[in-house]
Amino acid sequence: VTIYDVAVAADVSAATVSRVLNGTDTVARELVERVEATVEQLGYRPNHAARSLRRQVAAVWDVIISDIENPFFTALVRGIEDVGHEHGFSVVLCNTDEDLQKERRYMDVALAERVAGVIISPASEQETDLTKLVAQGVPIVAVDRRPSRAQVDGVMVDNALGADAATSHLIEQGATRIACITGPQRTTTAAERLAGYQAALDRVGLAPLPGHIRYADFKPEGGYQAARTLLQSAEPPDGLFVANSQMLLGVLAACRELGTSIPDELALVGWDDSPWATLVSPQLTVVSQPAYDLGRAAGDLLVQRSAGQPGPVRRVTLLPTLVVRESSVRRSVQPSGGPSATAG
Amino acid sequence: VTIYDVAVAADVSAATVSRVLNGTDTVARELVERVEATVEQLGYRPNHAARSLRRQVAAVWDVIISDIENPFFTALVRGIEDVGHEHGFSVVLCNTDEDLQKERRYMDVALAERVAGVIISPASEQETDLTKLVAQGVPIVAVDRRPSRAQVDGVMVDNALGADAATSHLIEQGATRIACITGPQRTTTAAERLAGYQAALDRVGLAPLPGHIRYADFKPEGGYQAARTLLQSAEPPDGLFVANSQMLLGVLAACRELGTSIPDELALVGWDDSPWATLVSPQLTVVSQPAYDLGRAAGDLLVQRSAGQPGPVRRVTLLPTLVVRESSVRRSVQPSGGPSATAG
DNA sequence: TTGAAAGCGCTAACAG
DNA sequence: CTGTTAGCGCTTTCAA
Repeated sequence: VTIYDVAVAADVSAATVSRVLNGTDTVARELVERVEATVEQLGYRPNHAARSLRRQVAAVWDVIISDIENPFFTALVRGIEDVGHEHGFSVVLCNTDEDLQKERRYMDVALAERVAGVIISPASEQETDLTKLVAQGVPIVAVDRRPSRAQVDGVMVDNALGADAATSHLIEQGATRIACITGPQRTTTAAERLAGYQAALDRVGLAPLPGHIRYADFKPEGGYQAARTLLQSAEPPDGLFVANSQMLLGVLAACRELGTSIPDELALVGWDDSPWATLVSPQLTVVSQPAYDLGRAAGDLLVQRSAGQPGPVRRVTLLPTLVVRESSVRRSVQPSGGPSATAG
Repeated sequence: VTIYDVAVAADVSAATVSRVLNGTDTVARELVERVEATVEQLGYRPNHAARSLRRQVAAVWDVIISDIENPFFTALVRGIEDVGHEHGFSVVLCNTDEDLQKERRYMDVALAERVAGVIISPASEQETDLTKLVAQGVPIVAVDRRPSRAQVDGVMVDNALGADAATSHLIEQGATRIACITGPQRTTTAAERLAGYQAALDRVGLAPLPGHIRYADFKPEGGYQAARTLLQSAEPPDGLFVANSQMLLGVLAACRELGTSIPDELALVGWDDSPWATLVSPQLTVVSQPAYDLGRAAGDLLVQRSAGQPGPVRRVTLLPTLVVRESSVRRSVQPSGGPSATAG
């Protein structure tokens, strides 16, 4: 059933049906009603392929993220989806696994599909190249991570602030040898969280010990390896800030294996809250990000750009929150130097 | 840059370019090379909208699931995506939140988009109506849950087997008042897991106490409420099988609140393994599902149907595994297997 | 305000 | 084996 079937049945032209459907132009009230009734009656659904071909743009947003298994990103995507659906866009999820080549391929697909917009969390600040997309006039919003090679709208969290709060909190708890496990250097989130950590140490005249800053891969295995190395070094930390929730999984596994007692032997602050953060013992202190709202904000920006709204590049920043629980709070004021019993 | 630009530059017809691009028909080796070189040089990308319009079908699969926040489904989707991408399909994720109306809307969209196939985990065995899709000849694969109103290909897990293994294990551990928290009655997974639980009890002449079977909503809050009710009843269970990982989160929260000691006071088996299952204390005994492989299997079926392969309705069944850890093992009783044993 | 007609980019039927 | 041609369903000039 095509637009012509509707036109014939309603005794108008296809052009008129199109106008009614799109709310463009003015159509006599009577015809509007007739067309709408006919559409309803015939169960007519516009053919999106034909529409996209004619309009030269598909009612689709591509969302390019690096890790679909990270609950932060799924919450983010839900925020984007909710806004997108409210405005008639389909949302296509593209998962890159932090792989620059996959990311490039998805950007090519976005180009071929003539999508109405792209929301991307770049796999790399320097290497992710948005210029082709920009050149084609595709509206783009960066989310979570900043790209450096193109000026585009963005929605970010104040990572430095969150990391600073986390680290300051560890300092207040009496930790003096505070380590940091951050993500790949090529991402802005890893860099900014590291910077916040360093700023907090600087402020009180502390400095990281050699080897106490570790760059891992934002994945559990990376966190696991980094934690093992740290804990088995000559000068193990008594405080640890882990800048990503996936890596935190690995860190906790390592602590369990090595019998490191938290928080007495190692005060711990993670990143991103999880439903199970209160189910482990000790309950986890984390920096919580407003993931869903981040997604909604990105969607809002993209809606405006898709509608052709011009104007300078905009950047929205949301604030993270430190949620203090047990993993960072010393039960006694004295830092424990002695050996510990098995982890509990 | 269109197919005609390529044709002109390569000094052939657009039809020949199309043939080379699609690998259909035979084209002289020389022309193939010339066309491919030109495509490369011009950076030509086929317009998918035009292709979809012409072919009357988009190279897209819709995946309709009920809970994107459940890691089981994200793993499942990754399996589907991997297969889909290998065969040139985009995968669009549609999240219904167990809402039949949303589900119906997504099915309408799938129809309007003329997608090449749909993979669905029906929100309801009875009410989810696939007949419109079937009537239009859209290839469909049901995954995880069975629909009753249409005969379509499907990939499922043997839920009864997994639930039976879980329950039998609880019985072996000496539990005699074993309760079950399952999902909405309208889903086949909830029904089958309940049936497996009952079969295991029957076999040894046990029966659930009144109120010891609870239907919740596959969400944390539902698990929380159900667990509170059970634990505060006159005859609290000494064993509990929770048929979904989201609900397990709520159950664990309730146990923590009420000070229920696991496994001594309550032996516990959950459903679906998680990265944090070994990080909580006690470590969780669960029935583990091959989520990623389930997705791949569904993708494989859909590839064949998309290619027009006829034949009878097929159903693939994969087996779950009981992973025995601490939450179910009475400290006074020896576990019957190793740290992990296969169900059945 | 409405209709007629052209054309978006591609593929497939049909000639040659 | 290759080219010509028509048309997928829709929107949008341009005329009336």
